[in-house]
Amino acid sequence: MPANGGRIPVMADVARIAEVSHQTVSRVLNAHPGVRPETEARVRAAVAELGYRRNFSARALVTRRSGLVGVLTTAPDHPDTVRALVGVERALRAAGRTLLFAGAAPGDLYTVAERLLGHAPEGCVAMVPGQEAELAALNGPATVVVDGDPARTASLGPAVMTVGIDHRGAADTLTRHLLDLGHRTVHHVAGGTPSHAARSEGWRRALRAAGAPVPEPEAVTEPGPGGGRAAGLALAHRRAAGEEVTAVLAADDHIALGLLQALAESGLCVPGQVSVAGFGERPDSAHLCPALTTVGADPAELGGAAVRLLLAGAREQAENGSATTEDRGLRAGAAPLLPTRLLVRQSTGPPPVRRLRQAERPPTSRV
Amino acid sequence: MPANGGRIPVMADVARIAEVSHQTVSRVLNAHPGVRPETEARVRAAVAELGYRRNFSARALVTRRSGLVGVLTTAPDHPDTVRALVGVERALRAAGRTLLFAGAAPGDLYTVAERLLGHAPEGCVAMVPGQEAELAALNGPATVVVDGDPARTASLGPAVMTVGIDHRGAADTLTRHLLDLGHRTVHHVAGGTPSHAARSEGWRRALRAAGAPVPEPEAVTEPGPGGGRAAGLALAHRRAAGEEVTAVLAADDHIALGLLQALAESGLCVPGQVSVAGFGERPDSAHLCPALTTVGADPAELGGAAVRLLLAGAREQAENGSATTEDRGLRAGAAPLLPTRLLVRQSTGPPPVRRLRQAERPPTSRV
DNA sequence: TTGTAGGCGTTATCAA
DNA sequence: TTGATAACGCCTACAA
Repeated sequence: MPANGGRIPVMADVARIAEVSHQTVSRVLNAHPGVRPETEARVRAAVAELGYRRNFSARALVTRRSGLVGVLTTAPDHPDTVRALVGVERALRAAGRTLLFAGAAPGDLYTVAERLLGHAPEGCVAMVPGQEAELAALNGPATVVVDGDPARTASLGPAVMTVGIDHRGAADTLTRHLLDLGHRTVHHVAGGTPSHAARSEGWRRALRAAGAPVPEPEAVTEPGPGGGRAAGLALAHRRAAGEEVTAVLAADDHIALGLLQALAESGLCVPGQVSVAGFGERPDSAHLCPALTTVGADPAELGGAAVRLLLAGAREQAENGSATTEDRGLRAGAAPLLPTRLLVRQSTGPPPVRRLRQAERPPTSRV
Repeated sequence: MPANGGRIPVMADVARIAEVSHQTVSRVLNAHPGVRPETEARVRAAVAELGYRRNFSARALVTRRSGLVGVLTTAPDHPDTVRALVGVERALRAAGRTLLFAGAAPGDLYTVAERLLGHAPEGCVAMVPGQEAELAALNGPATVVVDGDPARTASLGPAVMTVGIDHRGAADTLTRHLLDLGHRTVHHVAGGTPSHAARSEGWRRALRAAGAPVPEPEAVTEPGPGGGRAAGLALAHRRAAGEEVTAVLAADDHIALGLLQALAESGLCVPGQVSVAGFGERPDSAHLCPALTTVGADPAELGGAAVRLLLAGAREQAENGSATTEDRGLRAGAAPLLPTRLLVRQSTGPPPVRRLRQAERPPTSRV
């Protein structure tokens, strides 16, 4: 046991043992050129002997780079947030950065953000649905909003960027798919988040474009399967009351799960009597019975894209020299939309043969 | 815009504007007593004007407390890990600490851990199934293993502690529950993790204690529902071949999901013909059709418990004065086992009426 | 009640 | 090829 007094070893301890100056230790550890191999070997031996580890705080103080990237969210429990976080972590690991994770209640965003920013992250990834505008006031480093509304984040200045999913287009695609199967219209269970709203918009747009009637959507009162179940029971009621409910588009897969449950409880067969579709953020929707038809993109990929955007900004900054803009850490680049995938599975199919008693519309043949 | 040259403001800038020394600024920010209210007001105004934020790196350098707690995991994608992480984050937020999150491939544990430890976390939470022993060699701060094997972590020294779940007891409870329903025995789909192994052990123990036959377990080849489905198909085969399969205990809810799928595909009714039970780490097992009977504890609670253990150690350390042990940051306290809950739902029920042709065992009445 | 001096552990700069 | 010295931004101790 080396006699350095039980303290955590510092560079000077290594230097003493290797019989060099602490400066040479620094050179070795940072792979600076011009250190005699023999000297380097002595230093490395001393490092190993002491179990020495550089102190990033001290290093950050002088280099002005913390090696940290912050993730800030007001929805730390949300499954999508968590999955995006996993993607962020993976990308950061590959880039040799470390992730700082801070969750906040919507009202505490400022306080929590201040705490996060105190650690001087070089960039941030934000998942703060509906509070994107507050990011600009934070005076933090370059920030990428995951799944924010590009139109709204654009006005927040060059330090705030967005990676997003084309929810509207995805909902449009899926709704059209159901119409193409022969459904006269598609019902909808709407959710409470901004992305959900965009999906609802796509659904409405597709119906209008096809000239299909736009049924009153059911709104969930609670996120997750519970809300979906309640909405599903309501839809079953409407169906029992004579409304032609043959296809339902849920705002997300969690809602769809509750929907499936409610329909089963109501004795309705999926997809025999009612088709159900969701939004693909649930990894195991393929394993539900029936397997869920879904459209969407993996939030983890979104998270990865956010990090790449941040790091691309960093690289550019390193090339140009950072003098051009304020010294705010990484700078973000362009804002792509992640492509979505349509996964048609057993929960959707053609509508049941027409024996519906609604006479308003003659049973014209559909494509 | 204050003329401090576009730099990020530092304490000296605040001091200049407030016309005090930087020391007084520090006093205000740390709520030290003995600052005239008027002076404090001037300082706060200057802080606000400049948007000044303390630099935690510099602070950590002198106080030797980073305000960080690290989470280190070799299973960053695992749903349980992620849910525990959420619990850790919540507890840390309440404690005013910030979370550092690092994932690693099992082979990269050392490298990633070094990176994490370089940021000088005051404590760590580890989710490194099967690699707990490597933690001791890391020479890090006090570390709490989430869901580790207490017997094995005990030998890792006082710096490594465990918060766990009594998997064995939980499996025992659930197996006994199925036997009590009248099942002659309970089949089992085993998983690949250490916790899964403990569950398998509890299952076996309960069967032996009841004098029930112990059928060959099915082992999953892949984690998640996919593996469960394959195992389920295999069990359906065994049943078709004449084996009395009336109840199945899955190593976790994800496996159970695949199991339900496979049984449905095989035309077997749950719970009419086969009862299925899982381990309750899946938040929405209540919303499956049929709703899944489950036993377990919320990983998020485990994560919270880990943090409390860490912080309790810190408090104790603060009271005793930290001179007693090596200066390794927080110290961990005792190691509790989280209680589990048995949630009986529709996926389990009594076995079908005996019309099975196996004659070896006379149909004795069971409790 | 406030200010000055010194040091935390590292990297950058310049001199040898 | 190596070493001395000066920051980096902050806090503690002591002096005024």
